Amino acid sequence: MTSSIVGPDATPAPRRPGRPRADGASPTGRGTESDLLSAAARLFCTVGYTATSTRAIADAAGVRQASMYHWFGTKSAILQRLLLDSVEPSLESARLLLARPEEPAVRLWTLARLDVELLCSGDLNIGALYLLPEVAGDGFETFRDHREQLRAAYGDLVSGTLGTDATPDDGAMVLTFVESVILRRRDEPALDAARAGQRYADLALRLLGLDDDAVARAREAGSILADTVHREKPVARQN
Amino acid sequence: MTSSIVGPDATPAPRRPGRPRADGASPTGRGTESDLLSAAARLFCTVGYTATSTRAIADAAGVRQASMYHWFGTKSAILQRLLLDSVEPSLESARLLLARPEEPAVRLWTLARLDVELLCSGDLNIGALYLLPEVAGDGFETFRDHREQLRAAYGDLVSGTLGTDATPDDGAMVLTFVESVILRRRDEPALDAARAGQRYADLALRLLGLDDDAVARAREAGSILADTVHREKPVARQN
DNA sequence: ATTATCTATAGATCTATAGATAATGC
DNA sequence: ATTATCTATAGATCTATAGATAATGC
Repeated sequence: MTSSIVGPDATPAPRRPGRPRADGASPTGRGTESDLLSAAARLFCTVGYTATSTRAIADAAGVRQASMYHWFGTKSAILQRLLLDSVEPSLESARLLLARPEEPAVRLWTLARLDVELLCSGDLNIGALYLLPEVAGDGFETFRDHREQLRAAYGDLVSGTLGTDATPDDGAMVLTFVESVILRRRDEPALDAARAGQRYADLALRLLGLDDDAVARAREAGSILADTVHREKPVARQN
Repeated sequence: MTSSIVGPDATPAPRRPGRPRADGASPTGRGTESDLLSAAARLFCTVGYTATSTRAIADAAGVRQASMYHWFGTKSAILQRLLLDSVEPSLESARLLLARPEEPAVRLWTLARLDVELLCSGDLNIGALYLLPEVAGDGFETFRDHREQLRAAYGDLVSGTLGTDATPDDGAMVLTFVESVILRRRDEPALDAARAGQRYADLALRLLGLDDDAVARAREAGSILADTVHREKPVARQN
């Protein structure tokens, strides 16, 4: 059993019961905290943060408005949690890949593919949370810091790939390109995750000026590496 | 004089005076409607639409909250106006370019360059308005329709460039890439417009698989074409 | 006893409207 | 008379807190 290593949130501790919900128990059976996170994620992604009231979140989660505050101290705390849960898997992939011995181009291809797959997976365009203007404000410093670490990882791999030809902001350029799949998915909700992952990873290297042969070689080795990374990581939770 | 052709908004008709502002006349001298649009644009781009109150807009414009309603029927009407004013120049470039005789690759390069320059010009990241979740909702159908026309123009030029190799959503892919400069500019506010325009136009063609020679040729002819288009268009207003 | 929920509400907004007022134009 | 502003406010929110209540655990 590895669950004790993963942290207190990984296994939703068996909760003691309390007063029953007025509208009946959670249909999902995953508990109220999870119901609130799911409801908030869907609403924040579609109508936005400020435009989503705590009442709307609670209604969608099947509890009364005030019950939300048993689980989260503020509305902001919910978005903070969603943002961190969302960026964490990318950051973990990046850390694993930075420590690997493969060529930088191969690892960069792999990181781009894994990130795009994550951004395209699930029924929600969860990356849309990154685009909310409120995230630039107070309370989201930790998320912004983690995303900066992700940018730095892209920068390292780009530098390794291009050597002295790399400009200081090529890393940010590639990360922005990867994240542009969020915009793409907004217009095209049925985007296929695996397909998009391959395609964007290819295009990311092409953007950096690698020729088609070099891209093909990175794709070949990267496809294997992606599977390796998948196996080394604990499975991500779904909100 | 061409101003009568351009429409009622182009020359801000000399307005009759009314009761003076409590906090003194507009320091900009461009009139209250313009002051409101500028203030709203800045706030919507930074803190978001719902998070910006009508009071905040009015305060920033130097008038009382209720005075806003003399110029705009609703808060939504302000964002509608900003969105249309922002997409119109791109759409006009697209229409001009679709009617030109140059090679599709050259015209596509030019359209991408002009759009990126527009998105990078001015002191505001005005494209951030496109990313607001509220824009997907009611009241912004006209803007979404115009943006769809822009996407179709990209689609036409991409089809012309790639011929039968083009897939149906390559146009959307290129437009998304162009618009990703909005995300880039968010992290890097000092982005140089002319530089970014050239760079993104080059990269857009590279994304489509054109080799470096073909890109260089498109850039050469496109740079001239961009100047031609600039001369054929009336100068855009600044909010 | 502990927990998770509930009801009720305070206090602070927020959007939009009604109607008064202070300028200039005619 | 016309216009652009102002003051005042209605009515609808919205977030968060206080404190009651309905379950199970011990």
